[in-house]
This record gives sequence, C-alpha cells and structure tokens, in this order.
Amino acid sequence: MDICVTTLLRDKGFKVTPQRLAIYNALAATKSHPSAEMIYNDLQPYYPTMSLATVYKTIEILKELDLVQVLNVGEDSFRYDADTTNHPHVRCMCCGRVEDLQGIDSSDFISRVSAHTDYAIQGQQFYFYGTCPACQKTSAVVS
Amino acid sequence: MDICVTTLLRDKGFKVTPQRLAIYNALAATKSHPSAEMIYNDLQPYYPTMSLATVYKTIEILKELDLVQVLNVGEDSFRYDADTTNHPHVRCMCCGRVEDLQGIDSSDFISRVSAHTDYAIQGQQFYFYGTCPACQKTSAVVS
DNA sequence: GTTTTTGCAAACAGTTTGCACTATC
DNA sequence: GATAGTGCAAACTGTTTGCAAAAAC
Repeated sequence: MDICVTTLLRDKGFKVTPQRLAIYNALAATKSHPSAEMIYNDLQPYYPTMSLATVYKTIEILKELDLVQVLNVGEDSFRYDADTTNHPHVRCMCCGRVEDLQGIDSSDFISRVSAHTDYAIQGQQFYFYGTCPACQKTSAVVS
Repeated sequence: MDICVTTLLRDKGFKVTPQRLAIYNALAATKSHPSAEMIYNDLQPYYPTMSLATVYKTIEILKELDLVQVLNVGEDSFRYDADTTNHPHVRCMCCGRVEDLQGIDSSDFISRVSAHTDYAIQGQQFYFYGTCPACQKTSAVVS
C-alpha cells in the first residue's frame, strides 16, 4: 500500500515525504472520514512539528492522484475518505459520526436520473441523515 | 404567499420586516439556488442599506420555519432553496449553476437504504455533478 | 546542488456575533 | 413604550498562500 502511494507520487513528479505517507496512511487506516484537523490531531503525537497547512497541501495532492475523495456532509468542515469508490454516506445528526453505506447498488437510480436530465452526469454524492444505533439507545433511555 | 410568511413569522413571535419579506420573496422567485451573497446582491438595488448579516440572520429564521432548505453542493458557500420538498440537485461543474431534478421518484431507493442500515434515517440529500446543456455546446465547439 | 516541501504566520472567504440605533407591534 | 431587528464592524472558523529554512532526489 505504501509502495503504491510512493510510486504514484514519484510518477507525477511529487517528492515522497514521511508527512505525505503518514497522512495517506492515517486516512487509509480509518473508517471515520476525518476532517483535516482530525488527521492533524491524530498524527500530532508522532509528527509533533507537522503543521495543519501540510495536511491541507497533502490532501490536495492525494485528490489529484485520486487517492481520496472529499465529503461535504453539511458541516463546517470537509471530510476525507481514502475509499474512492462511489458509495453513499450517513451522518448521525446526534453525534456527528459519518459512516459508509456499503453494499447498496445505486446504479439503477443513477441511470434513471441520467436518462431524465439534459445534463451529462459525471458523478454524484448521496448523503443520508439520521440517528446512529448508539445514539438511538441513548435517547431511548432519556425519553 | 406573502401573507403566509407574515403569518408564520408572527405565529412564532418574529417581527415582520420588509427585509425578511424581501429575502423570502427573492428566494421563492428564483430557481437559481442563490448563496447569501447572491441574495444580498440581488436585493441591493431595492434595499441599498441592507447588510449581509441581515441576510444570514433571516435565512436562519426561514430555516426554523421550514421555508428554506440548505444545499451544500461542494462549493465554498452554502446555497438556499425555497422549495423544501426533498428533490435531487445537479451542479454544472463547468459554470457552477445548480438546478433541481424534478420528477424523479427516489422513494424506493431511500427505502432500500433505510432497510439496509441500522441508522434511523430522517432525511437525505442527493447531489449530481455534470455538464449542463449550455456548457456541453460550448465545449463541443471548442474541441 | 537543484528543486520541492515543510512549517510558520499572515491572508483570505464565508459566516457569526455584539451592540447602538431603529423599526415593529 | 416595550421588544425585537437592523446594520455596522469586529470576531471567528476553516482553508489557502508566501516565504525562509529544511529535506528529497
């Protein structure tokens, strides 16, 4: 996996730095769809001198290499996903957690939309909003 | 329509001001899904002393009254829609225009997702990205 | 040794807030 | 006349940029 990123960076003329590898690995190792700041905080113990600007600059490159996708779940900040397959996401409106919705085939819905519009559709993002299992339990106890 | 907004505002204890009516009317009269700044610019000729802060504060209230919905199409700024029915949107990646995708029934897709996840789904947003008819023509000429 | 990257700080854009003045009720 | 809203400017947050020192090649 590391080798792959290294090669991809080199091929496009980018230099390979520990920061870049760490940021990509942090993203690839989590399912939590972190924001730039979350990545920064996660890496802080291991790269105490790394700056937030480096996280942003690296994400920019990773986008270019198609190694991450950007999520815009309606919060203040963007979130990033190293899984670049196009899958729907859910956000818990209670705790803010963002999760993947795997195993849902949306191809028929997409082709239905494509057929219905004059736009040449190139991509899409599906965001669902609700309450996660953990928060459902909590509110059940309270009410 | 005005009467309706007036009543809704009063019922919730908000005062009825020309600015609030103008902002709602501007939103209700367009299909262009304007940002706060666009609304501000549109109204500038008629309300030259109105400030951007008033636009934001008013939108906040209109959200509370369920008179507008917020779109997060992946740009720098939010966009607003006075059509609060839940319909998909397309953004042209060439000119930035945002349009409604009317007449698409997504209820089966939504119920398929609801059945598939542990989340209690309360809402969703579907964003499509592509090239609008006008931009398709332009790029065809160029290439 | 050249060229790119880092990390800092300053800049920036969109949005929010505090507060005196004004308008609504 | 009491209460809430406006408009200004300043604050704030997430993100971007410029640049000298440092690292990659």
